[in-house]
Amino acid sequence: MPELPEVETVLRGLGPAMDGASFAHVIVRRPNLRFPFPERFAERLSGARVLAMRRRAKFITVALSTGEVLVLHLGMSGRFTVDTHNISVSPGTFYHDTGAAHTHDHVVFIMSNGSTITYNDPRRFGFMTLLGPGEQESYPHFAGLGIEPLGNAFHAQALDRLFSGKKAPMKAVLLDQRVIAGLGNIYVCEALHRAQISPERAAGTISGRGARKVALRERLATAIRDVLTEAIAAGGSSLKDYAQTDGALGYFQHTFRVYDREGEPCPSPGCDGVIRRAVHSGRSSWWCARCQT
DNA sequence: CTTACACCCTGCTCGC
DNA sequence: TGCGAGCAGGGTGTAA
Repeated sequence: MPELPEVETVLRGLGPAMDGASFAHVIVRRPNLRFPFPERFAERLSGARVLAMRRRAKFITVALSTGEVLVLHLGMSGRFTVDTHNISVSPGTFYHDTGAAHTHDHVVFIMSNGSTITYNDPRRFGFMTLLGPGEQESYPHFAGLGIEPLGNAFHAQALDRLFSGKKAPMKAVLLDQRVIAGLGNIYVCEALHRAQISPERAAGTISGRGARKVALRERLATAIRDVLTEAIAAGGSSLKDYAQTDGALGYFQHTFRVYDREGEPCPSPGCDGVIRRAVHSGRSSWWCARCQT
């Protein structure tokens, strides 16, 4: 799930249930996810009203009436399930009465509007925390974040500066959250294929002057923006499904051109290459060595 | 400054 | 049918 488009989709899915509502009851079923929950996590949330919800890279931030900010990260396997069908059920009893708890349901938010929001995370690489006023700037997870790939400042010229002098391969640089914040393994593979750039190519080689380099940067910037935008659009269309009890996502994988497609023919028009797989920076890459150079 | 790798944790798939 | 190996969309910390 959780690369930028999935986080954006989750944010939009949570909005109707959370935004403007208060936390009526918070159930925390274990002391930690990836990191320990902050002190008195449930108590500090209880009664707080949600003023605004935003995405930053792969984080969701929830501004609260208490002045604190709830920070959510889904890690590898985190997911939220929203149930809005229980408005008449009194908070606090619903969850236990249904007996619907799944094995890795670690946190449950019961909102004042009757929505029940359940966080499930088998691998527990996700985390939640609360930041006080002014703590966002110094929060270590936010401090080093790179440029937002869907922001106005993201364009070919920005890539010129970001890649300048970098000897590391494109794959590693694009995955580095300190350079561009929000890309993950899937969309890096997909964007590189669309831009016909090899994941093994040194990032610095598309920086600098020259019509060819400028064209490559523009292709890559466009590819990144397009693949994220299309994925969000596809996720948005599945929001109705997402909001239902079994929040199975899985909308965009049918449109992957290379991800997890080892051995299949390259989908680029006119290319007769075959998708291959190799491990780069500890993560699998899929690409066409014929048209991606 | 790199880059590589182990690690966090559980579940699923695949080959034997 | 069972069982171990390998792999998974995240990020961090360490060592070289």
